[in-house]
Amino acid sequence: MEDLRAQRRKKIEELTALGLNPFGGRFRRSAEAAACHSDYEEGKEVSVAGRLTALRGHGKTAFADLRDSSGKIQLYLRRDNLEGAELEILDRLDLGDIVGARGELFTTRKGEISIMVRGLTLLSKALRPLPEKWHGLKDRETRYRSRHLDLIANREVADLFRLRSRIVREIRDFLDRRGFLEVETPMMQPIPGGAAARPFETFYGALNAPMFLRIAPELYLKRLLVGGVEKVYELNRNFRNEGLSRSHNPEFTMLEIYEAYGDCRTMMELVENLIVKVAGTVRGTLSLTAGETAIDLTPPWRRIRYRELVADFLGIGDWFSRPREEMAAEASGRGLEIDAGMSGIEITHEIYEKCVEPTLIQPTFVLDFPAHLVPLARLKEDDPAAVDVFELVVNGTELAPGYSELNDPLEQRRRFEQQAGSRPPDAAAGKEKIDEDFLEAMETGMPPAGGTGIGIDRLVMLLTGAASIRDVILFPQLRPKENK
RNA sequence: GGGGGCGUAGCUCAGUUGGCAGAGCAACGGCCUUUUAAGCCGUCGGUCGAAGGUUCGAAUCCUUCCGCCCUCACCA
Repeated sequence: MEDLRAQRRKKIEELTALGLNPFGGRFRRSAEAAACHSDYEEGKEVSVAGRLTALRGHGKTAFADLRDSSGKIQLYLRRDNLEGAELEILDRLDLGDIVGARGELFTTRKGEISIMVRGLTLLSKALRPLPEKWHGLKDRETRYRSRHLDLIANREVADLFRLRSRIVREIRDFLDRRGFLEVETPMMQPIPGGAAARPFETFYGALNAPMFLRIAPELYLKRLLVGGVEKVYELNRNFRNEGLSRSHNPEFTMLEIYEAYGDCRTMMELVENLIVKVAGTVRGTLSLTAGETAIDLTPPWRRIRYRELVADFLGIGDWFSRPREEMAAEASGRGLEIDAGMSGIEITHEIYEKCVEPTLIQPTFVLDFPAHLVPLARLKEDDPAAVDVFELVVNGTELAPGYSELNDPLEQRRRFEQQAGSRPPDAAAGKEKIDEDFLEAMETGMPPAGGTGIGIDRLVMLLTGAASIRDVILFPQLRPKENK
């Protein structure tokens, strides 16, 4: 490795000694690689720039593959077409170097569109070698830690992140067209709220105050509802101080949407329309695959109440009126661990999460959750034991929850107090505090509203078929390495 | 944090029962004026993740540690 770098450093010194700059500046391109193919004209003069990814020498000539963001174009380098400085460069070219080339288009004997190079500039000399050209870069750790190499070596990675960008753009377009306002609210919060996750803690020196990276933008967005911003969304990062997994990264991208005078059902329609629109636009189809599984996003999606879903799954019609002991026995029989302190509802929910949810492959809205499970949502008027929320499940995992938001400040305060009382003792200062600023805003009057949140990384996984969240995040979190 | 798997050259990978660390690509030198993973001849390149132990002898067996992957737990 050090030898390879030393060799290339020597080439840099030699070029510099010849008065050539191995790290060139601005280069005027007249065409991208893809256009050389699509707008081919025999003899047309073009200038291209990009990275050398292959070099095939043939004595006094050489073929090189030059890659830019649009694709690949072959260069044909003949010594008798070049002179002086260019020959010095040619003699010291390495794979991975970034060069500019000028010449005319032609087609080789074997039928490949190429550039007969008459001008060659070195734009950036690579000191380190590229991953192997045929097998590419497979080692997952290197791919995640050195994403630049992954992007160079594995074409489909660049394609996936382009697709991610399009998905995000289509989401914004969809919401903007419907009159939603995109906003940015604090990432650094004195009291982390809006979710029940462990936050990252930090400290703001100038204010001499502890701060937290946000776990959700929810409370700030609701303050905007109070302020008269009736249709609002934020599409940005959340941070949660939790474990890593195939579907969890500590910083992840969340879309939260609120619509005044709407409710849970308004949001359900919005989410369905949004995902259908985005999938149709960026994938051109509503038929997706996740591994071996086929997923059909054609609307309308199934809607089923939580109680029905669980009872049907278990084949026990009056499940919810069975005694706790019987529920516990059923759960144990399914291999679940049941604590003595768990209520019937909690036991049921364990069954729901572990046994029922994984079977929901096609998009399904689960409605009317038991009130105990979702303390911050609004109760159903006709059924105070249930709460007016939905959860969208696709491919066995939660993709988006939705709520009829609570807008009663007194009830909100009671629930905060209840929640604060149940916090574990290790909660840092600030975490257990009640967000008085938020309550004050609510007391000014918050319109009834529907709210929803979509995990963008998981949506991208769904739409791209990626198996791990690390494959849809450019720089996923890994344990820092001591030295390299 | 628990369980399982993996870690060998810059990259992709072999390595038998514990017996001289290998191949292809990349790199370096040579030949070659239309190649396509160009070809041919030659050369260089290793803390076998780290440390310790067993052994005449360890990439290989044992222990501990580090990193990654899978999985469970945690997780609005």
